[in-house]
Formats: sequence, structure tokens, C-alpha cells
Amino acid sequence: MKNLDQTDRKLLRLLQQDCRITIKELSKKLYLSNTPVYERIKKLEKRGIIKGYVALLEPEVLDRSMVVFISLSMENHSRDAVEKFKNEVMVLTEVMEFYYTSGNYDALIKLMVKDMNAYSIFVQEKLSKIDIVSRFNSTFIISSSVKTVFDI
Amino acid sequence: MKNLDQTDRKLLRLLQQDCRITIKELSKKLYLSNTPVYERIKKLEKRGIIKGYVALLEPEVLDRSMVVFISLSMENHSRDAVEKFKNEVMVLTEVMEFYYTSGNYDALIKLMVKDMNAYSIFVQEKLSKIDIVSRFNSTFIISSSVKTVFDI
DNA sequence: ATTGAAACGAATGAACG
DNA sequence: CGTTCATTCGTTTCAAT
Repeated sequence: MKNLDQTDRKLLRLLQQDCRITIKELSKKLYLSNTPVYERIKKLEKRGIIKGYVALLEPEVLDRSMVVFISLSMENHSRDAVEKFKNEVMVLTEVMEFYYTSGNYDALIKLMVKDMNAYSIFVQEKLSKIDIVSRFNSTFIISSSVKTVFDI
Repeated sequence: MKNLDQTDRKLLRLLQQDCRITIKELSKKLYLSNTPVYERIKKLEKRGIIKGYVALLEPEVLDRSMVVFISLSMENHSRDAVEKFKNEVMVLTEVMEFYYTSGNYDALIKLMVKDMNAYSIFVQEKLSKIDIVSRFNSTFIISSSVKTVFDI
């Protein structure tokens, strides 16, 4: 939270909620004129605090409404092997997130697929063909809730 | 993928990568004039296919660089109990995601916290005080990779 | 569904406190 | 840090197709 004053924080909160808001509107909400708001945003972007601006899409329409987490064990834990596996897996359409983990398994991947058939194809045609994977366990998501805004 | 032509898909791909791109720039990339691009975006918003536009922030700066997944079991699985628990837990600053799951546990929550101390405080002061939780198991994330763009 | 132009509104940067 | 103001640029609407 270093070097973020109250105005920066409010600005970040607003941009997390809707980043297509105009600078003019932001200025009103922050009780400032355009220029400081504009310059604060540019500074936050340059400092890497704002990493990007993305549109959120409805998974349903894109045939991605089924969410599955797969915990898996790996046969090799070298830095290079983990990195290679991560790259291999993140290239796959179905895989949205990769985590290298502590605990009973070594990694966790989050899948978003159309249906059970697409899941099955993923496991049989893709995951099973990656040699480093020794065993895995799938957790199917019944319902979920995801925050897109950090409390600042 | 119904009712999305190639132009819509390319548009969605571009907006997922950078939603602050101007309509003018989009028009160039799509080889169209402003109006159709403008109208396609509005239509995609109205159809709920574009759910929103958000700024992505660097967790480090916000004291959120530690990621933990907690799998947990619940003592009551009624629809209302699950809904109540979801709301209770999503209100907590540390919790970014909630999943109601199949498998060995009943739910999975994703935490983003500053450090082990913050994690510990979360468990002791918050999670342990929610009665419906009967047991839980934490998985600490060593490294991760997250996609913000669906392959369309 | 698309074009091109016109009207309007917002972003950017200079000058300054 | 901030403001105001001038210029540039993007958005939005509309007639025509």
C-alpha cells in the first residue's frame, strides 16, 4: 500500500469496477479536475500497479460454463520441469489457470470447458499425454462466486 | 458460440486483451468504419456477452501476493446454508473466490493475503468462527499463471 | 449491416499557482 | 500537488444505401 494516497486508492477502486469510465466522470467522483486524474492514471500504469484493462465475457456464450479444478502430482520437481509443464498446459484452450502448490499434490489447474464430454476429451487426449503427470484428481464446480475488485 | 460471427469474435478477443482501446483503433484492426464497431460493442454489452470492463491491479503493491486455496467441509448442505456461507465468506477481504464443489470437500475458497501472518489471522479470527465449517485443508501457492483471455 | 460526415464530448498538454 | 484553458482526438448519431 506504499505510496498510494487516498485519492489513488479511490481511483483504483473505481477502475477495478469499471475501467471504461471517462476521466471526466472520475474527476467528478474524486472532486478534482481532469489533469490530475489523467496523470495519476498514467503514473499508476507506469509503476505497473495497473497491469491492464480487460473485458470480462460471459462463459456460457463461449461454451465454457463448466469449471473443473484438477490437482495433480508430477514426477519431476526441478525448476525447469515445472516451467516446461506450466507452458505446456497453459497453451491448452481449456486451461485458464495454473498453480504450483504445496500440499498433497504438486500443481492445480483450473479448466473451463463446455461440458463433461469436453472435460473427458481434455483428460484423455491432452492431460494424459503429458508424461510428467503421474496422477490427478478432479473437483467439479457446482456453483461459484468470483470477486474482480480488491478491497483497497 | 451461437450468433457470433468472425468479426464479433475478433472484437471480443481484442477487448479481452485491452478494453481501453479506442473504437477508432478497433475499426482499423477490423477493417470497418466506426459505426458498426460501435454498434457491435453495444449489442454485445446488451446481450450480456460482455459482462464488464475491469482494471487489473498488481497484487504485490496491495499486500496480496500470497495465494492460498482452502478446501473445506460443511456441516449442512441445504441450498440456503450454502448460499449463506458463500455470502459470509465473500464479504471477507481476504477471500477472492468461492466454489461449491463435488469431491472430498464441499467448498473451495481462494485467498489473497499479505503473508503467513495475515493467513493465520484469517483462519483464527474469521474462518474458525464460521460454525458451518467442520474441517479444512490449506494449499499454499508457490507460483502461478492466470489467463485473462478466452480462446474464441 | 455499412459508410461518411457532422455534432458533441473527452483526453491531452501548456501555462501557471 | 493542483487549476484553467486551448487543441486534438474519439464517440455518437444520422441520412443514405
